[in-house]
Amino acid sequence: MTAKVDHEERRRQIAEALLRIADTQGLQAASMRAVATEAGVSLRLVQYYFTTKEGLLLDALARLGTQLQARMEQWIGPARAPREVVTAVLSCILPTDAESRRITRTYAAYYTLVLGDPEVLEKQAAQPPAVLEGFLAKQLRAAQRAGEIGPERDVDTVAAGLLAMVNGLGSSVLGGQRTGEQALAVLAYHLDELFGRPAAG
Amino acid sequence: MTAKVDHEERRRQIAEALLRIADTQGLQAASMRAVATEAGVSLRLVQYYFTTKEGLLLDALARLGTQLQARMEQWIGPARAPREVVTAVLSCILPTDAESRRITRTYAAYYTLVLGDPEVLEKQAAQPPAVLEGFLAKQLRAAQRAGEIGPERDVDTVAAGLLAMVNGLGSSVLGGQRTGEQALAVLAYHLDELFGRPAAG
DNA sequence: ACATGCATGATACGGGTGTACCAGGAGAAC
DNA sequence: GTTCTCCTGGTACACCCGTATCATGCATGT
Repeated sequence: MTAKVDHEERRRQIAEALLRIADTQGLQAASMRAVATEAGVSLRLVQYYFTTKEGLLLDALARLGTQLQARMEQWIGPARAPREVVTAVLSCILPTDAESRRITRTYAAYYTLVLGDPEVLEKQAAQPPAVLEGFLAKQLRAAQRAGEIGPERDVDTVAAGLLAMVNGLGSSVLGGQRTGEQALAVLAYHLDELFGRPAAG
Repeated sequence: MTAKVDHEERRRQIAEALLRIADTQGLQAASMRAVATEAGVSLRLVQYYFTTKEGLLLDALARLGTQLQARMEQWIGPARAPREVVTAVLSCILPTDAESRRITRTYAAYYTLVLGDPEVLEKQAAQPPAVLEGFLAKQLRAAQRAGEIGPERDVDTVAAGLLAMVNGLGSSVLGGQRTGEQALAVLAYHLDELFGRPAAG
């Protein structure tokens, strides 16, 4: 009937312009007009497809989450052994390459925004860490059953600690105190400590 | 000669108003006018004591750093044993009580700001983590010499990992995914893992 | 007593913000 | 061919921002 243009495609185009600005200049620079210019459309169009700015912000955040999830699945790839999966998941969060730097920076830009608004974005943003932590714990438990991890370890606490550490490492990389490779090395060290150091050296 | 009023005291009063707003509503809400109102002075006075907004931002950030350092020294207190010192330093960063929540939230508010400006604030803000990490590593090395930590551990990497983990745990507490007590428990678990579990318990 | 200079108040200016409004073009339905 | 709905452009409004300007106390040095 209608649909002279592809709505979803337009929304994607605009939302990704927002994410691009949030990445390079921070969210506070992502005004409606700036997004419109970046996307190559008129201000009116941004208003049309996302009535309000909050709507645009939320939609873009959801897309960012999807991108991160896609990246994680790609990094896991055909890895089956729990240690490989855990390593892949944690490594792909660290800002080591261009895409992960982009994703991490953009998430960081959203972070302070969420702290300001108490609960508006909370449902949308607070879930991923929790499910990710559960996923990690599940993998660690499997490794523990397989004897790769000592039975005395509390895998839930370990999972929480690892995820928090990777999060903190990412912040330090973004802050310029460390390179991505150094952060990766810190992570690898602690994984070795947990799973046992690989024989080959 | 001059000094009808105490300049430093006025500056402190205004800067702390800024920090209060940054804590409760985020830095983006800390306009010159809002700070003036919060401090109970006129907009002109804020301009007078801090010519530019950037000056105010930097001064307040420096004061925040001083506050954190004072808190750390207080938490360390008479503790002498390296394990006690390390535990105190790391615990007092976590947002567990009102003051640490305030400090952590405010630092988080500054964080995204620093990401936007590439190097303006970098000298002012990027130092504390590095020196803190060095201090932790020194304490860990002492513990290692005393036999409390296995000689195979790389204390520099461990220090980096611990600090990053505490940082990440703090973020998760601020994000509402965890309580301060839970974060503290995760930290305590990993310290036990490192130093060996205490006999009593 | 008077002039000097610090401290403060009120207000103006230019610009950027999110949102609202009005108008017009284009294709489908009848 | 007319009408109607979807889509798009231009622009205006009200507000808030950081900063600058003008004017005025008011205490002190001499």
